Amino acid sequence: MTADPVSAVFAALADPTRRAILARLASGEATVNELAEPFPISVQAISKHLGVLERAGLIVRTREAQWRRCRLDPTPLRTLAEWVDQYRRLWDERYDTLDDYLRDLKGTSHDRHQ
Amino acid sequence: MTADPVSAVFAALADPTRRAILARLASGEATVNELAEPFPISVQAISKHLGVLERAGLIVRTREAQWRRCRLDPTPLRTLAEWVDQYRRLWDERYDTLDDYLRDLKGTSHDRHQ
DNA sequence: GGTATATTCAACCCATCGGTTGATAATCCA
DNA sequence: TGGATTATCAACCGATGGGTTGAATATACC
Repeated sequence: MTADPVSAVFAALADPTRRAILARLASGEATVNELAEPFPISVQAISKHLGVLERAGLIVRTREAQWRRCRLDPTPLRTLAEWVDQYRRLWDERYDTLDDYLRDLKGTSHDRHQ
Repeated sequence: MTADPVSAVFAALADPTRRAILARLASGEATVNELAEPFPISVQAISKHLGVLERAGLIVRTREAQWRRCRLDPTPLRTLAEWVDQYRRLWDERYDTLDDYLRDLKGTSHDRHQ
């Protein structure tokens, strides 16, 4: 129960199995068994991973007969991209000063800061 | 000892204290005591956090008399931004198809801000 | 040399995490 | 109805994580 959402998203992404699940879901929905198939661990373990991803808001699960279909929700990834972008000026040589960076952010059409 | 570097970076960023330390370091170098000052936890705990950040490659520490000066290294954040960008097409309504996305990526290289 | 300061090391505590196995619930199908 | 399939729940286990306190190390200053 990591309180804040940002921490929950980072923690969810800190596991390679969960990142692989997300990568799989990026190309379309899937059931729990389909997601578990490539991995050498139990379906229950995958089910737990899906719980973590769901609590982080990275996936949504819809029930459909005896299947639970999983779909990727990219919203937290968008938030993450914005978080990382705070530091872009530090590695992007195009920005010599913080002012330049902020001015550019403001002018950009991407409206990362609704 | 999370083996792969990506997991180490995500895990390092999953803690709010460590993210606050990074935010502080974004505005300039600092010593361990300076970094510890705003937090209600012991200096030893901060020292541990710095170890995690250092192993993730997010900071570098240089010794200087009895002080260890910490500096932020944005390289892993750059890697992270690229990782998240894999999923950009999923939330960015500008891209209707994967083809559009790939064509755009190819055309602009990494400079989305030109 | 002796003391104060800055930082890390070491041992410990408790909660959480990733995994297991076994049981349970829900749904389809013959 | 009853069996097969899909998925979760529950209890457990060993490892890791974030915190503590206390001791050790390294350096500057008097």
